[in-house]
Amino acid sequence: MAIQEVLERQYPGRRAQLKRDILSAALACFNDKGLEPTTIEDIRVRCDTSVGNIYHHFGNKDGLIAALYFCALDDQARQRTDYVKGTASAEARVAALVHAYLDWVTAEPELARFQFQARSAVAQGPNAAELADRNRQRNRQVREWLADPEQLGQLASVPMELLPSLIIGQAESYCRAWLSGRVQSPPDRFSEPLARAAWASIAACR
Amino acid sequence: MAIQEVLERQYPGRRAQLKRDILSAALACFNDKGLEPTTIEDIRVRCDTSVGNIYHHFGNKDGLIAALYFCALDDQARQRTDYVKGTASAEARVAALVHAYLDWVTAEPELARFQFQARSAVAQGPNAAELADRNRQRNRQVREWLADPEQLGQLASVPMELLPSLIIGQAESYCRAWLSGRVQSPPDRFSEPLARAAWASIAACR
Amino acid sequence: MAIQEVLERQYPGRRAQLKRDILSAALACFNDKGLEPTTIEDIRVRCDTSVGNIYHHFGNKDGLIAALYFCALDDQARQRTDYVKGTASAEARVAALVHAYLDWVTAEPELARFQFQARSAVAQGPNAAELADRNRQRNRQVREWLADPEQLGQLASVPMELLPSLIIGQAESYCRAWLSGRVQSPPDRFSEPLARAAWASIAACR
Amino acid sequence: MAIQEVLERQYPGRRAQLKRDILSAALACFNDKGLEPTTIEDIRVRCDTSVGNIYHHFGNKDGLIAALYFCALDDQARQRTDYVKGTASAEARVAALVHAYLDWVTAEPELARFQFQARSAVAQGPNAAELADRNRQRNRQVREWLADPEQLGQLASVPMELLPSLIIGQAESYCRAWLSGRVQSPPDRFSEPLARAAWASIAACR
DNA sequence: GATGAATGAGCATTCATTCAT
DNA sequence: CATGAATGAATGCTCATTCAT
Repeated sequence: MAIQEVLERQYPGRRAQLKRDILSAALACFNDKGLEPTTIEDIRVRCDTSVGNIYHHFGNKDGLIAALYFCALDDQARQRTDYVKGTASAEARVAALVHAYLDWVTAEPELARFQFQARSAVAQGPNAAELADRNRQRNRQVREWLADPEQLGQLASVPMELLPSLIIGQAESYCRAWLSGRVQSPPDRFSEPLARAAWASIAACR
Repeated sequence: MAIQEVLERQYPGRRAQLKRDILSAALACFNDKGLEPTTIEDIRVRCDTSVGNIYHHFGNKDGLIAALYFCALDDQARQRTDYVKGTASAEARVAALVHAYLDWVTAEPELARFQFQARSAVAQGPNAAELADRNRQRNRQVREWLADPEQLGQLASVPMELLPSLIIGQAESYCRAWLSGRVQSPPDRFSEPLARAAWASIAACR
Repeated sequence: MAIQEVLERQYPGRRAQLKRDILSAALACFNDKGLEPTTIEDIRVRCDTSVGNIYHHFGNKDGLIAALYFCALDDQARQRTDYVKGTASAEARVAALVHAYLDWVTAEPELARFQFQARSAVAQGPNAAELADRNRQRNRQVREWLADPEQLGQLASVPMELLPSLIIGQAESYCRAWLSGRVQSPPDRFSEPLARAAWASIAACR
Repeated sequence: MAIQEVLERQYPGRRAQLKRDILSAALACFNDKGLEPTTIEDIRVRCDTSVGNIYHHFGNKDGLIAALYFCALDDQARQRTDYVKGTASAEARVAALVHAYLDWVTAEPELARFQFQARSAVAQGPNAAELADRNRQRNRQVREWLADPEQLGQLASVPMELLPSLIIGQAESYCRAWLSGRVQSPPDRFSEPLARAAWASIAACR
């Protein structure tokens, strides 16, 4: 499974095998039953270890959720950076952002589904501060990417608050629909039209 | 408060006052603490009645959540229908859908916030069937509205699966950001650009 | 049992029967196994009710301990006040304090044993403030009783800090020994010599 | 700190440094949080060793508590014996007992505080037998010291059960008050009056 | 000897729901 | 109809102790 690879990137080495097993089991449970309804016992059964061990490695349930969430965030960021590299224009970068997003969700549907349902839990839980921090960093990074002097005119006319929603809103909406089974076609099938739509939306704002 | 009016439309009359009080208290609690963390006792304290009374009127916690959720759904549908009335072209209808959505969320932030967090709970709970039913009806309705023979060409080239996301994705994305405090400007402030972006997105798909 | 009477004085009426039953069972358990080792389940079994009911009536384990502790404190205070009434001299009052203490411990060994082991727990737990309050009141009361103008000379020469220990120290020491089985004779058997010793100690301090 | 010296007397040599560190850390934890609430992990953090090491040296938590308790007992006995040496009369010996007690508690408040709270735990735990044994020895010793033929008359009239409380009760009471912060003056400040009170109490018993 | 990952029984507490009054 | 005492299964979490490395 693709999750295994993500986890191995994040927690490499033989000694972290158990950590990866626990996270993998937790992800499956959270997606099956939801965050709150999943019990530590559910996870324990699925990865065949002891309750104490789970707590030994992740502190508590919130810690487990946060570890998984940041894991997804990191992997998504890695791929986004890859896609943006080598783009020259603002238009190409907007397209890269859309493509990166759609490809990642298509490749990691489990993590993506988890991310959607865990966002608010992490944002309110004890790891809220770290999440806010990472979000700030990501936003700064994205803003830098789009600050292209040549095409600044195009983007400058769009209100800063609105820009992220214009770029990623439709892609995210479709991904939600796909993950909840309301549509069948995998997100990356619509990469082209969604990237074009994003750029057209920006243009329409002028 | 705006919620009071929505509740009075849904549960009119003096005799339903207690019902409205309970729903109002429940909404506040759910938004404050989240769905699962809110206890019946929390709600009871907030509307100063007895546990038994809440169960008498709504059966159980899921019933309470469903009542509130369908209440939001109905009110949103009512406004959407109002906005679409009198529109002649597909473009005008797309704009009406976007405006209706943004205006409703701006007017009922509490209900909107609840709706976002309760969707998956209702979709999995004992009222899943009714929810699916209502969603089907809404989708059929929207499809009828957009089936304008004259402009069919424009829309026909857009994959059916993608259309809803193209129309409402960006608006929804911005509303989520507003409800979680990530942006300040109320959604209806961007009604114009978001409606234009939706139509431009459709055009870009051809 | 004597405890029943104490509890009926503190929680009178038929409707409080369950409350009394729970407290009575808790007292027995705490004395049998110690404070920490006693589980709510132990208590539940002993009074044949449900866990939830215990929490319904006392909030939590600390609440149960505090209720029992303050019950003992109140009963002891009541008897002390009775004994002091009608005494005319400081000497008679010192004797009354000693007699009251010894008679109470002899009559309520269970409560007394509990009191010794629960004191520090209550003093550190969430009811510390109320305990401090009650202790202040008791100290003020005792100081007033002993502020006899005629015999002030005798007591005035004793440092305030030392006085309580001089009066009650030996009696308390013997009661501890009795409650832990190190001696056999009931405390009230030594009321006379202990009262005389207390007064002699004060005299020896001049 | 004074505890270090006591521990070096009890566990001398360089090789026992770790043992002393563990005991020192344990004492601090037990006094900070109480016996039961203190975890092996708390102690481990404070002396920066491993869990396994603590178990290697003391067997288990009870062993740790017992080691600390007997350490206090031994040190107290040593000082008591010192003080009694060279006394000729029963009165002088009673005074020596009182002085020894007050001086030791004043010098070792940490150990004394621990001793008060650990007594019942040790008396009920797996080291109960050894504790009973040591208590018996101490009592026999004290009885021998006080069996002064010349002044036997004075003491003989006091019931054997009552004697220890008469001698040490007030001192102990004051020490408890000091250790729990209810009074400020260090116990040894009242050595003279408390020794006189003890002897006067005995005299008052005739 | 030293380490700390692993174990798992056990506990306080919560909370949706019922039902006698 | 309304009330709130009573129920008890279920859960997150702790912690003394063991043992492979």
